[in-house]
Amino acid sequence: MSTDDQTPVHDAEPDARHRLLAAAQEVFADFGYEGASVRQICTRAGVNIAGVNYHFGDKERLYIETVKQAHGCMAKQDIPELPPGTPASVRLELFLRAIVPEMHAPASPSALKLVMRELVHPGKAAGVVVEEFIRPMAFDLLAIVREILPDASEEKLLMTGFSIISQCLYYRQNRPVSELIFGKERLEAIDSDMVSDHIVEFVLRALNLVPPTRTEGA
Amino acid sequence: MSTDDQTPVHDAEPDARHRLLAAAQEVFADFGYEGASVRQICTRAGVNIAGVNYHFGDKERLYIETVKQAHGCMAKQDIPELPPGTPASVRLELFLRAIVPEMHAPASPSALKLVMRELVHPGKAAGVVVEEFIRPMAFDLLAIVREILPDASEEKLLMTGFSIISQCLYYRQNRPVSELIFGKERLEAIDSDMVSDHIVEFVLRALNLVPPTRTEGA
DNA sequence: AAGTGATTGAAACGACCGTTTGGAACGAGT
DNA sequence: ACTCGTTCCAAACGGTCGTTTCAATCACTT
Repeated sequence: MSTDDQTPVHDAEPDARHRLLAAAQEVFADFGYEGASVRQICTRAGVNIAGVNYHFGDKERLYIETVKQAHGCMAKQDIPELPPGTPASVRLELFLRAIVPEMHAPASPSALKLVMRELVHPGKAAGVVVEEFIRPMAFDLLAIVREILPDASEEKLLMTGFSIISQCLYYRQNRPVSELIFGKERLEAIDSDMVSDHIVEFVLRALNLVPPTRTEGA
Repeated sequence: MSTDDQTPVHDAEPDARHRLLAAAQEVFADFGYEGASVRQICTRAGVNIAGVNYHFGDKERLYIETVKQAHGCMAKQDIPELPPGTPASVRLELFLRAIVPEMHAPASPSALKLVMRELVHPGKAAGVVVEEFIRPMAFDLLAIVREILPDASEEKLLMTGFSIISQCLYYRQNRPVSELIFGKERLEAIDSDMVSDHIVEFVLRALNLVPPTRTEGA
């Protein structure tokens, strides 16, 4: 831990600890905590079984560290700074255009898959992820909505936020069943930009905000 | 994690097979296929371990039968028949007012939980559920949307359907994380009717259909 | 009462699970 | 040379898993 600086790393053979985390991220994302076995993770990482005990203690702490690393590497992309007078509708659009592509075509699919799994069925690692990653984003969105609907009740604000964020989450959480219903090729015809444009338009219209003169027919 | 509460199903005393299905529905819904053990299911059902082999063959076929029964008992509630000339906006509102309460306060929570689990991470039983239950509902919704947006492209129709159904699914799929973010009591202040009203208004406005309720400009 | 097929019971099976052990290999400091 | 701390490995540990066995029991016909 003390001399972790600037030592040239061999790209082909990273630290066994990092290989374990990378393998665990994929296996936990694909099979869940119960469905994944430490032998499977160690085999994929090319590490002996005892390595998980040595580096992490046990399976549960390996899982927690894996989720933390996944959510940490995902929180990198953020919404750019905005001048203080920016209207709420613009901030909402930028919020959506930052979130939707990350949901539709994430930089690290297994990381997002793992974090989503943990959030839908919260376990020991959910608290940290919510505290550091989800809750700030949720209150950012609520602040924007509150500015758009200044007279709305607390419940109305929450439901409006849910209506907005749910459309973004859908493409991550329900892609498998969507492919089962409509087929893979019809889903792949929908790319990230189309989804962003659609959700921005859908949400801004629902909030009685004029979309940025992009409507073709009317 | 000691979750070995061995409370038998205190209904009357139905068939051992039905007790197994009922217990399996709860256990599979709570812990997933991998996390559930046949011993846990048999203990809760008050049935000997060998019963699952005798009545179903193995764990996997018990799981499939459980999912089938869960989705079958859920498909009961349906959208009422409508006269052929009913406008699409009315059919959309009725669709939403049928779906949303079942998501928000389902008749059998464990059945819905189990089916949702299987749909988010499709396994051997997902195909049947999609074929018999989800796909017809999806095409019903798409038909309504196509009538509202007759000139929209195939992709636009799909995305619009996703925007609508995602708001309904949110309250089932993301309730745990919502409670982690905002607290249980703030979520419980939102009842099923409020959610239905909100989603109907949000969706109809997004589709440029005037909602039947007045806006809060009072 | 005897027989018969369906159902249940207690116990055990082999396989895999997460975890642990004791020591081998390696490098750095004295 | 030696020690010492770190990292890795092969093997095995106890436990739980899903599954199976086989005898006991029940319901019902003859």
